[in-house]
Amino acid sequence: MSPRPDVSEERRSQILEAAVKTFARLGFQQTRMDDIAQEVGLSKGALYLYYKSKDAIIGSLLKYFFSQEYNYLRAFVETDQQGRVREQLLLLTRHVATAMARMTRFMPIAFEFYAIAGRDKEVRQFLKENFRDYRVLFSRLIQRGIDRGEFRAVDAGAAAVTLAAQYEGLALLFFVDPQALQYAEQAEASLRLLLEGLELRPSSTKS
Amino acid sequence: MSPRPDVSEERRSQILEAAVKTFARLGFQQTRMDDIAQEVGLSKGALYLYYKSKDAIIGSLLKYFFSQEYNYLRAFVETDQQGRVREQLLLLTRHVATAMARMTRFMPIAFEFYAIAGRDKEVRQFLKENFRDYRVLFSRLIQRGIDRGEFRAVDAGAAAVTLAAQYEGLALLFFVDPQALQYAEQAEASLRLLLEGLELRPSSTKS
Amino acid sequence: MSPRPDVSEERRSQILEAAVKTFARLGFQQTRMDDIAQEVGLSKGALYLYYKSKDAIIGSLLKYFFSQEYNYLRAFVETDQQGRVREQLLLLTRHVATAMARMTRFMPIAFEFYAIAGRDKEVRQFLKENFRDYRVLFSRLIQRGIDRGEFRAVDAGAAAVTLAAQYEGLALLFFVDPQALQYAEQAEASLRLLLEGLELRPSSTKS
Amino acid sequence: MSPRPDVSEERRSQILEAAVKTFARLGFQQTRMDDIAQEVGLSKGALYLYYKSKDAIIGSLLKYFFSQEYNYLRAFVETDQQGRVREQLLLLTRHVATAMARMTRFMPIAFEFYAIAGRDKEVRQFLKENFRDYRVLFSRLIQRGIDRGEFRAVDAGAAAVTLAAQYEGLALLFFVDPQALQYAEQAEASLRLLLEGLELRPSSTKS
DNA sequence: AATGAATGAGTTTTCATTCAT
DNA sequence: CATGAATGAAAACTCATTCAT
Repeated sequence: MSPRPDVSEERRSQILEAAVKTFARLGFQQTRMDDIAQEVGLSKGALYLYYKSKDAIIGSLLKYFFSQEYNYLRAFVETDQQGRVREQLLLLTRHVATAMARMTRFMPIAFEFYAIAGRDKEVRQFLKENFRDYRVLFSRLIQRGIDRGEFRAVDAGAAAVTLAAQYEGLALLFFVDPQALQYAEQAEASLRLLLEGLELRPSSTKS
Repeated sequence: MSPRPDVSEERRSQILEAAVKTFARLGFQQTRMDDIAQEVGLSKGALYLYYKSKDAIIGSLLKYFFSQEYNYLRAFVETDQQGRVREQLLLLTRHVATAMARMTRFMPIAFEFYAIAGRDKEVRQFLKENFRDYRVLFSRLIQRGIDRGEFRAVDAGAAAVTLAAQYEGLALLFFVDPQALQYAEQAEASLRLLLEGLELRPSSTKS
Repeated sequence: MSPRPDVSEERRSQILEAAVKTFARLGFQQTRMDDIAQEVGLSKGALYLYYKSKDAIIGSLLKYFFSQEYNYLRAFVETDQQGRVREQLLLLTRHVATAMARMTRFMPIAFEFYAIAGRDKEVRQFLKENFRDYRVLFSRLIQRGIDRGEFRAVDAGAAAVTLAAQYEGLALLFFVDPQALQYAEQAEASLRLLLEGLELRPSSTKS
Repeated sequence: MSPRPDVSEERRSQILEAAVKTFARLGFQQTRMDDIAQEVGLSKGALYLYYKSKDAIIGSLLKYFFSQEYNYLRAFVETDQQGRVREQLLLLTRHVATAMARMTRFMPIAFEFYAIAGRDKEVRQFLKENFRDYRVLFSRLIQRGIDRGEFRAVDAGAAAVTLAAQYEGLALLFFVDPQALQYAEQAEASLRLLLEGLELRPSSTKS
C-alpha cells in the first residue's frame, strides 16, 4: 500500500540469509556480528535495528532454517495423492535427495541446533514439533498405503519414525563422508529395503 | 619404594571425564576452563599441565568419545557368531539401545563434533573413519546373513548404511523428543522392518 | 558537512604519546593495556581499534621515539652551514643537551629497546640504521671541518663515532646519576677535549 | 673445615651463571624460572632454596654482573703505575676492548638494568656507585698524568667522565652494529683523539 | 636438599552491544 | 535509517611461588 513498502521484512530476510551462510561456514560461536554485517553489506550497528541480539538472529534462524524444508515437503505430500504410495515415497525420497544436495553446506547449522536443543528448552520444543510434523506427514502417507492395501498392517507411526530416521541418519553419514555414499542412490536403496518390509506380498515372488 | 607413581595418565583421564560432563551440560563454547577444573577438582592451571589448550582437550575428547562406543560394539559383534544373524542383529540393537540410554546426556557433544566436522578436516577425517568402521562391522554381519541363506542377496553395503542410518537417525529423534518414542522399542521395530526387507521368505506367511 | 573527519591518525598519535609516558614510568612489561588506555582516556578495547596488539604499539613506538630526535638533529645540521665547524659543533652540543633535558624521563624506553635489540632482528636493524644516520651526519660535519682546514686530517668516520659515543655515553651516565654531572656542561667539556684533539694548531707540529 | 664444605655458595653461583645466560638470551621478563632451572640443571623448586624469588636473583645478578668488571679493571689500574699514563690508558683501552668482546652477549642485561634504574631506587643507587667508582679510577689516572706533566691541566674529573662516556657509548654503538665498527680499533682511535686533547704539546700555546 | 605437581592471580585480547552523529 | 567508534565484560592462558613427599 504505502509507496515505500516496509523494507524491514526484506532486510530481516537478507540478514538471515547472510547469517545462514556465515554460520554454516564458521559456526555460531566463531561468527562475529561483523562477519554477518559484511556478508549482508550493512554496518554492524544496522543489524541491531532489525535484531535485538546475536541470539535473536540465531533464534529466528531456527524457524527459518527448519520450517522452509518442512513446508516444501508438506506441499509435496499434500499435492499428489493419486498414485500408489510406493511411487509417492520414491518421489518423496528423490525430493529429499535433491533438498539434501542443496543443504549439505548448511548442515553444520542443523547440528549446532541439535546440540543446543540439549540445553535450551525452546530450541528443543521447536525441533520436537518440527520432527513431529514430519512424523505425522510420513505417518499419514504410510497409513494411506495400509488403507489402500498396498502395505501390511504395520504400526504406521513406527514405520514413519523409521523413515524419518533413515533420512536423518543418511544425511549425517553423507555429510561426514560424501565420497563414501551417494545420497540419492543410498536413500532410494534404503527406502526400497523399507518398502520390502512394508509391502504386502501376495505370493512373494517379488525381488 | 614407589617414589610417587606417575599420575599423568590418570589425571588426563580424569580431566577428560570432567570435560565430557561439562561440555555436555554447557556446550564447548560456553564451558570455561574453570568449569572443567572445578568439575575435576583441580585448579585451572593444573589443566594446562596435562593439556596444552582447551582445543587440545576437545581434540582428545573426540577420540575418547567416539572410540569407546565403537570398541564396545566391535567386541560384541566379534564375539557371538553362532546364532542366526537375525538374532544377532536383535541383540545388537538391544545393545545399542542400552548404550543410548547411557549416552543420551552426552549427545550434544556428538552433535557439536558433527557441526565442527563441517569446517575442520581432522575432525571430519576421524568421524569418517569411525563411521566407516561401523559400516564395515554391519556389512560383515549382513553379508554373513546372506552367505548363510538367511537374507536375500541384497547389497550388504547399502543395507549396512541403512542400519547405521537407522541407529543414528533414531538417536537424533530420540534425543530431541524422548517422550515421543522409546528408543529400545522403536529401534527394534525399525530393525524388524528392515529385517522384513532383508529376509528371504519361502512362501511369505508373514513374520 | 564534514561527516566525521577521520580521527584515526590522531588517535594513533594520542595512543603513542600515552604509551611513551606509561612505558617510561613502568617499563614495557609492567605496563598494562589498561594503563595506556587510562592515560590516553580511552577504553582498553579502543586501543585495539588502532593497534593490533601491545607489541604493535611497542613496534610503532620504536620509530616514533628514535626518529623524532634524529629528524630534529638533521634539520639542525643541514640548516646553518656558514660558521666555523667548531661553533656548529658547540651549538649542536647545546642542542643535544636541551633535547636530553627533555628526554631524560623517557630514557628507560631507549634502554629497553637496546636490550630488545639483542634478541629482535627488526629492532636491531632499525637502531642500526638510526645510529648509522647519526654517524653520517656527524661525519659530514667533521669532514667539512677538515676540508676547510679547521681540523687535522683525521679519520672523519672514527671521529664521528667518537662524538656519537660521547653523546650516548654521557646520556647514560647522566641518566643514572643526574646529580653527579650536569649534562650541558659536561657535554661541552667533553666536546672541547675532542675539539682539542681535532683542531689544527698554527704552531703545532705534532700529528 | 667441615668435610662437606658449604655447597650453598657454589649453588648460588651456578644459578647466577645460568641466570646470566638465560636473561641475556630472553630478557628478564621472558625468562621463566623453568628456563633458569633447566639451564642450571636443577628443578624449579630448588631455585627457591637458594633465592627467595626471581627478583632476588635479578637483584643478586646486578652486583655479580657489574662488580666483576670493575674489580678486574681496578686491579689492572692499581697494578702497573710505572710507565707513562698515555701508555697505561692505551693498555687499559685494549683491556676494555677484550672485556667487551667477552661481554657483548650479555649486554642486554646491562641495558635492562639501566632501564630499571629509571624506576628502582636501589638499582639506580648501585649503578650510581658503580659509575662513580669508574670515574674515580679514571680520574686518578688522568690526574697522575697531569701531575707528571704529561697532560695539560684540564679538569681531571670531566676528562674521566669523557673517557667513561666513550667506553660506554662505544659499547652501545658496537652492540647495535658490530659490523660497522671494530670495538678495539675504534676504542683506540677515540682514545687517541682524547689524548690529543689532553696531552701537552711542546710548542702549542692554545688552551 | 631436591622434586615437580599444583595453585591462582594477573594480563592480553575479543567481540556483542550501545549510541552519538 | 545507517554508521562505526567506543565500551567493558569475559575467558584463555602463563608462570612465580608453594609444599607434600
